[in-house]
Amino acid sequence: MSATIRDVASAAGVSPSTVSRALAGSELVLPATRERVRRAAERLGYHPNRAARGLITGRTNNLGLIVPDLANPFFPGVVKGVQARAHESDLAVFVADTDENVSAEARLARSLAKQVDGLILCSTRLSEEELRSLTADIALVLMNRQVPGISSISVDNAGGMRQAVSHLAALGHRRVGYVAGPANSWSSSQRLRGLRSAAAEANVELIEFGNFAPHFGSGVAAADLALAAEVTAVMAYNDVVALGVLSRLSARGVAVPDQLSVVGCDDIALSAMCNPSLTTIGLPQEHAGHAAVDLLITLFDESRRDDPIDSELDTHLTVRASTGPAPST
Amino acid sequence: MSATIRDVASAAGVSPSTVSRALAGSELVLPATRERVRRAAERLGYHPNRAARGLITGRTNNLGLIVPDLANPFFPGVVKGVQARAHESDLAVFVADTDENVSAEARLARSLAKQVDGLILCSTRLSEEELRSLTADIALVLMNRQVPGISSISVDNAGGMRQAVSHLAALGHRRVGYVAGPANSWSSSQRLRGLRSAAAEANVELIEFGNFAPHFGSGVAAADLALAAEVTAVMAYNDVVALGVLSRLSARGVAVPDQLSVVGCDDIALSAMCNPSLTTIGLPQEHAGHAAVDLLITLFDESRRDDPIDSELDTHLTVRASTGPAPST
DNA sequence: ATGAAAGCGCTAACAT
DNA sequence: ATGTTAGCGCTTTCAT
Repeated sequence: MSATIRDVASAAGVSPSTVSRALAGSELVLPATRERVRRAAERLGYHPNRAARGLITGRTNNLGLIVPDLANPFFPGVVKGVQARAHESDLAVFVADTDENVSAEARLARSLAKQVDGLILCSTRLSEEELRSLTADIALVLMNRQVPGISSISVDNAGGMRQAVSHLAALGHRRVGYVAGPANSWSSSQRLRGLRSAAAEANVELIEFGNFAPHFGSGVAAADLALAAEVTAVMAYNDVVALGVLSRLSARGVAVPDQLSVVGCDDIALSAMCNPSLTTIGLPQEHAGHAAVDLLITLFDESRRDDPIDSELDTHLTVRASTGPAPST
Repeated sequence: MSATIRDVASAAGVSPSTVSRALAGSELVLPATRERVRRAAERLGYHPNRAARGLITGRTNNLGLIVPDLANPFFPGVVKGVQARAHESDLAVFVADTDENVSAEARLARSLAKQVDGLILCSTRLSEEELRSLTADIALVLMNRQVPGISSISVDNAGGMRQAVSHLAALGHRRVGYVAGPANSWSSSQRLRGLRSAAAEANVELIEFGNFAPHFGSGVAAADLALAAEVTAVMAYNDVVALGVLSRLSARGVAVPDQLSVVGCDDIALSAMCNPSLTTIGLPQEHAGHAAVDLLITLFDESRRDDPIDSELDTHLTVRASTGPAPST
């Protein structure tokens, strides 16, 4: 149906190899010939069959992106970033959502690995073993996770936590609750570590709740715990959870931030849109996506895979309406 | 690097074609042989190269999904649905986000068309002409858009509008504002039509604002218009816009729903999470995704493409905290 | 500077 | 029931 390289060749009166060279911009072809070929290709609406090319070059020009849950607005942000950058490099992107299911993730990763040049795994929960076995087969970039020997893009979780704690401390909060994320999540444990040390330094008492799944309902449940624990501020593993906290507090008639301050993490677009708007630790979602693609592209050069790069992006606290001075008791 | 069919063939002591047949589950191969082949394949970790297979079968087992903006939570819902169903049928999904940009959409559609068996275009703004030229090349399913001759999945926009208007009328609202979506959007015009006829029937006066881009900021701006127009309820083109309305009303100290009721459309997860929660017309996002994949799969059978199917899904009003009785004047 | 030939990994006739 | 052959569309030696 679609025109093949041979059609173009005969239309231009040259051989298929010349067409291939001309279209690849090879110097070895006469400018006049190249132009003739280009025009023939144009006229026939010819576009090389990527699968056929991949068969011989060993490159698909596709990349895979696996995320835990597109329903958490953090991930669409990443997807947008990955995509935008990938398309610039003429790479198409397979996207897969694991529904937070580890075995689904393993299956998807294995199956995608066969049809892409590289894979970006977002907040993966796969075991280090599995990850290492994947790297043997394919270029791999981890996002929000670090594993020795595998390249990654992560964010400065600890720094973000530190900023949030300083903010709360400055507002006079001395007793702060934390709604922890999933126990087996790398970012969750990173955040917890950063938080503990920041709290200790700032002389803030930290009350931990959880672990919780990274869902709205978790925040709803955690809000009651926070209230019972008589903290003056609550930090949550992520914005979706923080939104749950906010919702429950409102339902229970607790004024935010007058009675209780709330801090989220991720800075999803929604944080600015809800009421009260949410103070949150901003992670550069799209930028992280860009960075992941850039990193992946360097890994296409197999020789560079031996020396993994772990790159860490900055986080910034964005203060909004959900935090205020600690209530005087 | 990866094992090929020949490796399996020699390991199992048969020819490549037998391996191909055995793995395809052909009846023409001795059960014993099949088992031997299966085990050899297993042992070598063999998985057929899909690109090579596609080259000969003419099927890629990939499908493409193009959405306007993943930052609008409606679309991730669709993506999840599409993906889930596609994976069941062993199809991988390319996802592309056009950033609401028509020329980007055309480019992406053309470029994806070459590496997939079918394309799902979500809320596309492409011209009918372009769409028809695409259908010539590839199986196409439209979502939230109907074009004669092309299969589509859409929702009962008019029915949803009718439910919302009845709801408001029952609450005593007689003067209702509508924040219209983009002028060139099919669903926007559908919703407007449905709304007008429902309002007329229910004897509700309709004040139209817009057109507006489907963004949060549009709602912010429209809220002021609604206030100036002295309506008692505002309906918005979609939830993201409605959230903007809510936000601005809160900033201006207008109580929802006591002074003004607000209704959105889409039922994105956020609608239930914000404060006050949003009454909205629910569209079945994931279900629509499933339906689109199912429809696309029937179109893989080329003979069925002559007789396009337009399937319409139901919508349901979900009443939440943002609507209440009309204030007595 | 260009063409001819080989081959990527696979499946589908066509043998046997 | 299995093997042999050819060829999908392309790139890449190797010739010339």
